[in-house]
Amino acid sequence: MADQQKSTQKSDSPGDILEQVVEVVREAAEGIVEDVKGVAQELGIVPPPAAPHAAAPTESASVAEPRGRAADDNRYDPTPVEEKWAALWESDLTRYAPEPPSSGKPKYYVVEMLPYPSGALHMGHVRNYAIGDALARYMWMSGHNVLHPMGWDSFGLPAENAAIKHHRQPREWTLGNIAAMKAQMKRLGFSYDWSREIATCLPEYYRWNQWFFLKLFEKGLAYKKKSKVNWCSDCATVLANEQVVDGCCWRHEGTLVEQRELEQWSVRITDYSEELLQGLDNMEGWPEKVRTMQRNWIGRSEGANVDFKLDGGETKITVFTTRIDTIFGATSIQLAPQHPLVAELVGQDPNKLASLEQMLADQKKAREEGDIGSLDKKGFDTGHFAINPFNQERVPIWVANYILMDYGTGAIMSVPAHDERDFEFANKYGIEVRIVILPRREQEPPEAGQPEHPVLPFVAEDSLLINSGPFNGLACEEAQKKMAEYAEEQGFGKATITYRLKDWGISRQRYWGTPIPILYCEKCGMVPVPEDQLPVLLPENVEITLAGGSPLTRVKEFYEVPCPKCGGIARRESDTMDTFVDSSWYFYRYTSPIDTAPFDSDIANYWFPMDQYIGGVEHAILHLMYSRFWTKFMRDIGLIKNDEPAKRLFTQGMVIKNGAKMSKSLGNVVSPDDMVARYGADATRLYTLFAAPPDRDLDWQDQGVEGVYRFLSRLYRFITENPARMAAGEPREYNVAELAPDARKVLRKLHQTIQRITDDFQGRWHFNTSVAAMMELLNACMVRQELFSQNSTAPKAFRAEVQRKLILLLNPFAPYLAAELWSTLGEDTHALLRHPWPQADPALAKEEEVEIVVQFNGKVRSRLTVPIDAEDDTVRQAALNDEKVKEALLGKVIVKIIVVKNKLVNIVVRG
RNA sequence: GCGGGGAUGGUGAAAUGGCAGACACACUAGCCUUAGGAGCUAGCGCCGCAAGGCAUGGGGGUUCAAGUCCCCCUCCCCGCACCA
Repeated sequence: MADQQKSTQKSDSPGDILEQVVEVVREAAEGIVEDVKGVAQELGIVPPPAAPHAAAPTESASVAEPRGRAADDNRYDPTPVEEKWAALWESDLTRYAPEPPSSGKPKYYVVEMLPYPSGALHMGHVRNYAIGDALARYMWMSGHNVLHPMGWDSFGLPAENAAIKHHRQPREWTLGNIAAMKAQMKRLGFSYDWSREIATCLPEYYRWNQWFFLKLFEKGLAYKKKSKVNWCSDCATVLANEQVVDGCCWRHEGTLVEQRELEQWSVRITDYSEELLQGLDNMEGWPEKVRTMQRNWIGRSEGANVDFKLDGGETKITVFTTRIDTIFGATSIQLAPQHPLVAELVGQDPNKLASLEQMLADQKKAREEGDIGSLDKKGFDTGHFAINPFNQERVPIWVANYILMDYGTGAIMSVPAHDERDFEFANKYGIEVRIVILPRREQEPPEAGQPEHPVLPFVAEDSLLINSGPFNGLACEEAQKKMAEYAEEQGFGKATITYRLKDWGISRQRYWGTPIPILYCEKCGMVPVPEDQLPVLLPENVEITLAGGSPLTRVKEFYEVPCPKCGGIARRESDTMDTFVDSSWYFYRYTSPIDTAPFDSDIANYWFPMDQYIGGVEHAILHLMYSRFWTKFMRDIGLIKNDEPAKRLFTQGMVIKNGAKMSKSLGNVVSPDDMVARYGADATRLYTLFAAPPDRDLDWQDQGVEGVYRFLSRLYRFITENPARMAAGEPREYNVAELAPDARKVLRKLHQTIQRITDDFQGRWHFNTSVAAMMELLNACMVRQELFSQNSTAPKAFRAEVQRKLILLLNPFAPYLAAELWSTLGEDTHALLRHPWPQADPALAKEEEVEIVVQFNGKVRSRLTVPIDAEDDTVRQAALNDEKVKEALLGKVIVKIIVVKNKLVNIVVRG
């Protein structure tokens, strides 16, 4: 199945599909970037320079230069502060480690999809991790035992491209990139437990891919079969789909990519089709969109197989149909051009052979261009006939280009009266159209032989069968059941279910991947590598080239080895595994990266299923389907107990700029390093949360970062200029009733803010409004700055409480500034991570009075201020006594008055 | 064609059926400054001197009240697509 093949041939990973494409394009086009990066890495400059004043503007020319910090410049300079805390946290190795299950705290396992180590983080990563980090920190603060790990999806094509282009070993290139990106992540202050870090390209990880492969092989779930791959004759190798550009090889413009049949390893994911489909119904924590996409991808379709015998022979043609009830209207059989019977039926007829060739070429072209749906329907009559087993009628056998070999049986019965495509085809070639179902209300058959029907009942609701022999008068649904039963009784067919989902082709003819642990012995045939001989190490210092097939076949000491069974001559499987294998189970490994098993089952059972998985929607089908399959397989071999990997899935929107996804070619890339250098990690992260709700696309605006940076500066000033430090033993209690009205207002706003932010975390995750709420709170404090000054009459305990809680609210979003200000208040920053989340007190949050509007027929005419929760009658009277209202009432008749508590009065008037 | 998501000021966006535009950005004016690319103050949907009117892609409807609910339509983005 070519479409499936297309997809499964991808070498992409959940890390980032586009990134790899960008990498390919970038390298093909210039290679300059890599050169620079390479030089930088050779010089040992792994992390990007973090000095704010030295950062050179790149694409972001519209951003102001880093400003000089004159003596009177009281803006917050994040760099020294953030670097100070980053260094401190770096030395605190167990800072983000979870507690043992015996802590008794509810567990919370949150994972952001691991990146491909391309060399540098992009803003999409920053956004993804900012969301996950805010959530992890909130969960810590609300008393959970949090596991928050990170790793690297580090096998894959770009490393080989780098090897070819710059003569660097994939391993060295990859590990260098990991080091650089890890430094970026640390600079951004994400709360990862690095002691659990994994890199899929390391033997301690990929040996378990091999172990799983052996288990799959043992269970018959991994098998070898011929399947189609993209093949470039100039490169003499298989290409990934991303390497196919407009149907040609990306390195040989003008060389058409062929589809070649090769022996490929496949994984029987289809054994789980039904469970994968049905599981979706219960996954309420997953976006409906992702569930729908997976349902469509699995593509379950109920129908029946029916055998048509070749006229004058015993050969059978099995067709798949979902509408067996229309079989009396079948006026031809249509075969896919690739159908195995076609060669025999066509014989040596040169005209037919030519049509067939043309058809195959058209199909291939359309498929490559991705618009197979718009292909003109074409076909030819083979001159042979088949017998309809229901009525013994002879129907002609055609070959048609709209029949797909890889769906159903590659053969259909054509019912032009009740299928649009069949109708279009039949009309073009003058094939009979015979109506066999009619809506119940028009049981008047059209005149026999009538060539054209103005409106065909293609798929009619509530129809009955006609012209269908013994089945006449049955409703369609009933007929489908009865006719399938009849076919089964008579032995020429049966009800069946077809899935669009195909087995997962995992073979890659490439170097930088997990070697498949299989040997081919001259005597014993196919031999799995014994478990105790794992890992099959990927050889190093291999010359990478795309010419002449897999590089591994040229490494003698790898390729030619003795057979583990007989000691005779054997050669190794030279294919490596699809990188989607790596990412199908990595989140289990985080829970216990041990060296005696893929993971410790007891520990995995404590943490799984993941409470929250976060990543891009581009992985909705492949990665998320494969990892669901892997989970079910691991459950079936007794490794784990859960049926699904993640309770909740969140797919964040893309980061775009000027209406398009950031890309080098469009020149609209904003580098996280530049932003961190100019505004700090806190501001960069905060902006990704503030600019849009996390599920929507984020339109990057450089000036927007400036805005959140100003907020952080104001907050920094607010606290550092008048910190309300409580000395040890100083009472933290104060009497709310004695607060001045202004202080009372601040306290009210504080509790309203706590409520709003808590609601956002627990509900819809609109962190943009959480940040806005913090800004409002700070504004409310700053317009009453005298309350917080050194000679304020407000109780110090009150001031300290407001400042502390403001910082606690900030902590999930801007951890560096939170730590800095927390220490300014003399508090213990080590405890900040697990400091209890502030609780909103509804009584303190409640307003004392509200402004309500008075409407006339829904139009605002006046406003009045009344005590909160005032009785409707009181409010009605107050409204009617209002001068403006009295004036507006002149000459009008009141029809009725609606009072909405604490909101409005609507006076319905006439005249 | 099918499925999903969108459309609100100059911009990003707020809004349990109840004052549309919170919070920011940009802009304008002023203050402070040797300076301003810092900070502070004020203004800022559109029309209008004002009173007021008009405004949430377009058109209908329900309702005392609609960005929000219902029906029809347009456009944009993302999946899937000759699936029998």
